[in-house]
Amino acid sequence: MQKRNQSAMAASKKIRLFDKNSPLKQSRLKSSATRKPIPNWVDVDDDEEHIGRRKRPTGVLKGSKVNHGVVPPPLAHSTPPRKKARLSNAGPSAAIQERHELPIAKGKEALVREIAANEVTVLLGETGSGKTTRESFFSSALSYFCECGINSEVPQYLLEAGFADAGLIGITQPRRVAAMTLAARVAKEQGTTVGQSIGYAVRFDERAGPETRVKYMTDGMITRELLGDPLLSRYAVIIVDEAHERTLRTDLLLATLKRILPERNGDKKGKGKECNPLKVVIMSATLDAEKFSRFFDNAKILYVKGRQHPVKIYHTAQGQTDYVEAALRTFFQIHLDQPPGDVLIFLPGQEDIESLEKSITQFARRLPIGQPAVMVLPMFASLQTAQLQRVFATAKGASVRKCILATNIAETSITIPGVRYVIDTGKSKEKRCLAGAQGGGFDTLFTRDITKSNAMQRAGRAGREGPGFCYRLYTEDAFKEMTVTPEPEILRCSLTHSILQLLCIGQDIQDLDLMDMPDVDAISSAFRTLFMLGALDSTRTVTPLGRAMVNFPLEPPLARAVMASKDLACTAEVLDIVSVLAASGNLFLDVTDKRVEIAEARRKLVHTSGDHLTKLGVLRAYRAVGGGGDGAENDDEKVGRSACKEWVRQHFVNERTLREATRIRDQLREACARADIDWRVSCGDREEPVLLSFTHGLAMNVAFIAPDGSYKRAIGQSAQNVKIHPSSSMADKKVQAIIYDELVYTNQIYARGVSSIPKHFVSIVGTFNRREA
DNA sequence: TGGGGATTT
Repeated sequence: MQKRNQSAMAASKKIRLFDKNSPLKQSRLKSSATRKPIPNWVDVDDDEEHIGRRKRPTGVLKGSKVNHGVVPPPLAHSTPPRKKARLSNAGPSAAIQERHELPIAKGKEALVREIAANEVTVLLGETGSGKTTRESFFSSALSYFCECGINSEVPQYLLEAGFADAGLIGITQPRRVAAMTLAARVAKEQGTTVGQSIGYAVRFDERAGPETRVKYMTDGMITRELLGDPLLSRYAVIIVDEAHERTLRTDLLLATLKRILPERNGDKKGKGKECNPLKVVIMSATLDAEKFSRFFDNAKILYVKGRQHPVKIYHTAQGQTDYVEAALRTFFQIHLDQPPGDVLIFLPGQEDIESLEKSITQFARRLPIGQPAVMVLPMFASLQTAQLQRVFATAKGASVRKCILATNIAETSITIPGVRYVIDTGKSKEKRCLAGAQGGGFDTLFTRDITKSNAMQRAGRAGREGPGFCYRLYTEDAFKEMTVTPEPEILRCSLTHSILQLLCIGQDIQDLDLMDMPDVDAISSAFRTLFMLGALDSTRTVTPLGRAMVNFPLEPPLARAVMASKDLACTAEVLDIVSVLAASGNLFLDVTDKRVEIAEARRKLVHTSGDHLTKLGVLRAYRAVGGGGDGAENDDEKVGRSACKEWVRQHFVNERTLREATRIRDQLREACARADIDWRVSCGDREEPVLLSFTHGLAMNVAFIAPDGSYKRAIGQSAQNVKIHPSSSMADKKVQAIIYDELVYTNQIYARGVSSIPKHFVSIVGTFNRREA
């Protein structure tokens, strides 16, 4: 990491923008000589080359058992670009008028007919542009799904065709924002408000009533519904959107749908069919559509023509050793040579973003007079909300070019207006759970090459408002060698929660027909963890404790800590800590520039026993200044809010995490009430009960100090060395024993979220958990 | 001395 930083710094010193010998200058010279828009790039927008041999998916593909149907394509670009009025106050009639102009509208009848005729239908989005290359295929399709309304139109066609008479039309999404936004859009187009005939259900927010016919929901919500309704009998149609993303929950949903279809519709011999029939529609944006089709017994694939502004893609002629330096050079080439339009640069992580931010700002100061100014905007998930919002603000004056430096948060979750140029470093970070068969694996977080699908998605971000350009900092050969799609999440993440959930509905994961089956080690590691937590007995049967745990929207270790807090009379404290741990973001902000100030501010917040009680202290201090109140907001609300803002600013704490933690805590309190656990019970200032509760939950995450001062894991690979992560309040501290939230391998194996525990806790917990199991 | 991104009755 440090090496990469140094080389970037060295590189930025080397470049002299207007020096004759600078790489930039050289490439500018080449530029005018070859009359290519940007030098050092290979033009792969090879219309002539690809157009002839591009397979048009009409009729049945040779050598494939898959049925292919075609929705009649609309005339490409036959309709004017959609106005943004959709999100403004235009009335329902205006919205309906626009719907008829959508390309997909022309295929409506065929679409409805095919879905009616088939149990399972796969919808594959595709570009409508005649100039399509194979590469632009993906981005077009993905973009089309988001922008051109397939996921708002199809449910409406089915509603209008009477599919909802027999039950709900459910549409699942991987992200909550998408579920809410789409529901709002469809409600408006139907001339109603969300919560009537059109509704949604996401965590913390459900707007669906008895009249709801079309329900947008996160895939996690429908997974939860399965626990109470194993046949999903309320639904007549389930549309699985963004199936290509292959999230853990989407994969589990697909396997479940495959299992319940015969029960809902009868098998081929006419048996079964105990309730109303079920239709399944899979929406995917990659060529993997064929894989979905094969999975569902060669289901029919419908290709839906889309529309996307063309994105011209360039690759570098040579591979780049330093992608930060390459991004720097490319940005200024665009800035100096190309017409207005904002630039979006994809980088793997915060470190690279901050380093590039510095270099660009430094060089931008030395631009000649008359050049548009540069506004550099970093963007990654742990940024404060205010800083994230700067990205959406329109730049003051026309002579400013925004340069957004983003992680893959900008790939799917957030769309930035005004982007015309994309620079793609071809790298991203990926977390992967490495399971040890004996239990206690660890996560790795490393920078790796992206996949073709990611590359297309990134490129597509340049063509959302008009024709765009994408500069890839890798060669065309490197692109061709990339994997097609990211590895399904189910092969990369911990399975403890899913396995417990499945067992609670009487399903063994190994009997489930999954599109991709996880490794045996990953499965046995999860079983072992569940056994150590007391959620399963030695015959792999769910214990009463396990059944109680699954009712909490928490990973099993945290649910176990909550259960332990009941007996140890410290539920108030444990619930507060667990809610912070379950929140997605980091509690502490870290700005590299302000390291000294941050260390100073943090010293006051640290608890001597470690990170768990430190988090409790932060949450309670925040609440003391008026944050995350118990819903009893009063006249002082405004005063309280500004006091909160000031407090989090002074202490470098992420308020977004604290707000999310508060919502989670409220939800956990409800779950406690149902489980007959009194969440008000507090242990006051005593820390032992809290730490012992967490030792129950983190029984597989224990390490002891060795004579040489290093920590060694209590289980798993014998004598495996563990270092305390530098961000922990326990870093460099020597205590007898520690528990930790997770192990992450970067340069070495780090324990994160660490607390000191008395050594004898381990034996108490070991015998206790096993007795429960 | 180091933190890709989602998500849960």
